[in-house]
Amino acid sequence: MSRPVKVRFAPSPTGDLHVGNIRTALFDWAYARHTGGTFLFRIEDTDTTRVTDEYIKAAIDTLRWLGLDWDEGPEVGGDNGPYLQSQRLDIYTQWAHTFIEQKDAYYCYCTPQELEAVREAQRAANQAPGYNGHCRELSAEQITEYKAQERGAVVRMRMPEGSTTFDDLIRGEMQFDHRFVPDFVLARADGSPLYTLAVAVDDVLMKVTHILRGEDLLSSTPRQIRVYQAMGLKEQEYPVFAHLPFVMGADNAKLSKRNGEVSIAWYRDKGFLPEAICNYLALLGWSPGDNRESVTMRELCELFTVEKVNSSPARFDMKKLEAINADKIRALSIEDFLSRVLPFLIKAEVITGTPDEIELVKRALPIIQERIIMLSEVPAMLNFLFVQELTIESESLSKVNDADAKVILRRSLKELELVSDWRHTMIEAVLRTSLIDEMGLKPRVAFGAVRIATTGSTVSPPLFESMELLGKEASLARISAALAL
RNA sequence: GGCCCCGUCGUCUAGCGGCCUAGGACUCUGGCUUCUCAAGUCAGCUACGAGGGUUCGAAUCCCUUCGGGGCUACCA
Repeated sequence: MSRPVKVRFAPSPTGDLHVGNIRTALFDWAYARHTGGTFLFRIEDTDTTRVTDEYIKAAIDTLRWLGLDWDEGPEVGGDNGPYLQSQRLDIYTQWAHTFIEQKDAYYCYCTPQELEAVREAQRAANQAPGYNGHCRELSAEQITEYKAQERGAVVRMRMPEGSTTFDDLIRGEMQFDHRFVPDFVLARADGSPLYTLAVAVDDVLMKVTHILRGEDLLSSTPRQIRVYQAMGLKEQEYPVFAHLPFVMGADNAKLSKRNGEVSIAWYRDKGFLPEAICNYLALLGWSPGDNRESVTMRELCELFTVEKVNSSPARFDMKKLEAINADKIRALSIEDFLSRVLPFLIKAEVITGTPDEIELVKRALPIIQERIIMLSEVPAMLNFLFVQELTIESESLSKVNDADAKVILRRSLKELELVSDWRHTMIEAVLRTSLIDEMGLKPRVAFGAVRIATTGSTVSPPLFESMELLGKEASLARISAALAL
């Protein structure tokens, strides 16, 4: 097996790419990069009723955003294109014909109703459900009769007796008895190809060597191998399979809207960093082996091997994703942090994006960097720096307009007016001396009142730094305003 | 129902016959620190699904059982 590695990620974009898809894409990508092979991206849009252009576009965007760059595929091209199956229909049709000619496949005239009736009977008789081979050996007369009845004909693959054995990189040797792999449909009555045909043909034609995909496809593997055989491949030319375990939702089964969001777009909007998502997902079903939890994309490429992928399913844990995201945010340089956070501030209309605003945001970032889990929290946290009229949150109102608070604020105002060098160290020194040392107040109480007056909330970034950023004029004005309540 | 996959703390995992009185991370609980919130730091809770074997010795190997999941389409 010295052929160069080529791994493919081939989603069927029937919606936004979700967590499970991305975990697969990440492993595909990491394996390709680890081996120095090729990463191929293909769109499986043979189900025209469910796949839309929008979803295809979204899939491409998502992969790009995550940094999972592909060597062959949509937009980048390659020698084995096109990479949208909807543009390869002729190829599949040709192969379907070839299979018919070779007698590997045959036309099946059974109607959906008839097939359903058969399945029903099988269920009732407690038999393995599946096509009964009705049209396997039709006589010329029968065919003419069916045609006369204007029945449609699907192309069905003939499964020979025996079994299919292959070596799954994650699960070991797999064997499927053909008694439980019925003849399957390759092309619809209208001639359009089905997944079973298109995947196999494309993997062969695109020279894919390794197929890492969800374990839901495990039992369809014998069918794919059957197509390889019909295409004339030798066993050593088959791609190698590795079926990845599922990513499941918090409680029960598969990940769904109910237990944690599935759409990667949602995580992006929430302000999860792509590298955090990848880091977290990498740990779902795979482990670097040592105790490290923080993995960069580069390290992932270096360390990732399929053999180390677990065979058991993993539950998606939002809390851990959040913890990793918070870590990654803390590790960001201020410049990087700034560029990532600006879109959130502008979208939330906290700022419009003027150079002055950006400069102030940049100065404020260090004091909020370790206080957020997601970028989407930033607008609410920095809003107080940019509003003209500060509104004090209702729950905190009572704490600034009572008599004790007034005393604190009056004193603070008086002392702060004298501060000429408006830096947080000076502000703190002045306030500490007057409120804590001289008035004997508890820091919590004294600074609490000032905090509410200047930031509008009992929870804020560090007080003195916040006041420095706000500026002397605005700070004093806000204290005065609170006094007037 | 049939076929197939899977089973270590609440969660993700390390473990691949003795190094395991089972390690790490997240979560949770309590303490310290502290201008709020965080961060940091210390401590604690909690696991080999069950039952049989094999072996001097089993989380690690085998069998059974129970539990979870997938497939069973003219979806992918």
